[in-house]
Amino acid sequence: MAKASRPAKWQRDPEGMRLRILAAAKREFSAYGLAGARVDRIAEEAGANKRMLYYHVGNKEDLYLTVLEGAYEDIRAEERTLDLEHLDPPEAIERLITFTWNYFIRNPEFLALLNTENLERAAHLKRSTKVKSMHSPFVEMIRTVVNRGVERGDFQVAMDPVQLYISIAALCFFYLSNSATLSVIFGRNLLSPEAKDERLAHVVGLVLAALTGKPAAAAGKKKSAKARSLATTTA
Amino acid sequence: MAKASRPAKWQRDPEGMRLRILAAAKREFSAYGLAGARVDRIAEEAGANKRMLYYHVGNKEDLYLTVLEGAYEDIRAEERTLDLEHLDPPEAIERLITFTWNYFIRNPEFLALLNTENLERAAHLKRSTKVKSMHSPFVEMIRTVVNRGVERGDFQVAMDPVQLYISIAALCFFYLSNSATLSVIFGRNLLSPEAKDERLAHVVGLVLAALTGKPAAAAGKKKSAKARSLATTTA
DNA sequence: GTAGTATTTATCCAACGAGTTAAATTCTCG
DNA sequence: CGAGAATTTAACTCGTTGGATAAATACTAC
Repeated sequence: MAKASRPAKWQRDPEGMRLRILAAAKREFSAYGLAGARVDRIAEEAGANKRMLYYHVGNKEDLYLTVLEGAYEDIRAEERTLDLEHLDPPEAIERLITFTWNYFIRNPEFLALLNTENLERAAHLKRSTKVKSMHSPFVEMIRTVVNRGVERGDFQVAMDPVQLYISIAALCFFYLSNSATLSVIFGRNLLSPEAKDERLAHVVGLVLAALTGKPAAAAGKKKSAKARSLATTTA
Repeated sequence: MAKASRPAKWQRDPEGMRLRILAAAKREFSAYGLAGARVDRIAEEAGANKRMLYYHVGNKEDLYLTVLEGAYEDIRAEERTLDLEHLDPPEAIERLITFTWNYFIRNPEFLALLNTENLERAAHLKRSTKVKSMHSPFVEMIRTVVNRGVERGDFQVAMDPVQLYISIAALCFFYLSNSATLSVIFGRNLLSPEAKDERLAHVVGLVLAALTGKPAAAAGKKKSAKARSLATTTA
């Protein structure tokens, strides 16, 4: 691939180089974990020399932490574009779930990175001042949405926003992150488009039913192609 | 601490040796993942020579798969001791959730192993005929419980048992498996006894509210010491 | 252009880590 | 007891891997 033009042996591009290194590192770390990742492979994937990693980013651990911080930055950035305050509480929750679901689908590396970091007992994250200062806007969003929902009579109870946030993430994350083993256990492909649609509908139904007390679509009625076509638009 | 008696240099114990090796391997793989695990460390932890691993189990991958299969065997065995059919549907669901939650708390290695295997895209699990034949009894249990709940009017809708099973696992698994990173993000210890009690109450409340349509304890009222004291008893 | 700096390449290496070899020790059974 | 099998030990192999060194090449300012 590389740049086709110019007879010159190569061209300088510090910024591009750095970005390609981080992109390659992200792929590598999410595919193999921290211990399984290979510095040489990252260099090759980035179309760079191994020395460049150390020059532009640092050693393997620096590389890893930078990737991890970037992943959190990315999701936080997208989260901020979602303003749920304007919507009816039930719709806001549905939108939140759909966003979370689709974000995880669009960013499987994020799931893998989180799993890897949890295997490390968040040792690196704890040292990152950067990540600790990036608060998710969702907790406060959820708090106001839930409170409004209770006031308006949409919701039965004022669920703790942190618990709700974790639960929504859990219902999406676990299914997608563990789809490989679950697919073996249940003997069916949980990542087929139909299976994914069914899962999203189930999650939305489950959470909304718990909040509103009304059956909603908890049984898992097919939302068919609608949710899928929205996948790219959300965010 | 090894055997204190006998001046003899050592003593033979093939069965014990194999078990110690597998126990050490389980700790090692769940602590470091497949790539991060060190064969030498497993040997040392098992109070054995490295050669013994190859003699009694096989190479690193064999070791890993054996551990993984054992982990599935263990949980399936405990699952079978739980008969939910005799209970009222809502109680059966609560019991199922409490069991799942406590099993994950008592077996953090299981969570780590599953994460590791999913990072491997279930490559090893797919090759295991043993695991594929170990069906969880829960899916059928849930199906009958849910159906009975609907007939009796306890539940609003006949939720798909597989989705419900996955959701219950998700709500417990994600919280515990990701507690390290989540604790950093939220700036509080999610593994404190109070936090754990609160979480279990939330999960029970959420699922039962969705099924029954009644508020239950969805808001997360403290079950205090009761659930905790039951932790060892369950299963 | 040229001196100085930033960026990139080409090698090297010491440590590590999975797996092997061969010998030693203990057990079993006639 | 003694031969043969099972189990355990110690030492070694050999490819891999993170990281380092030093030289080369491109860019910038003058």
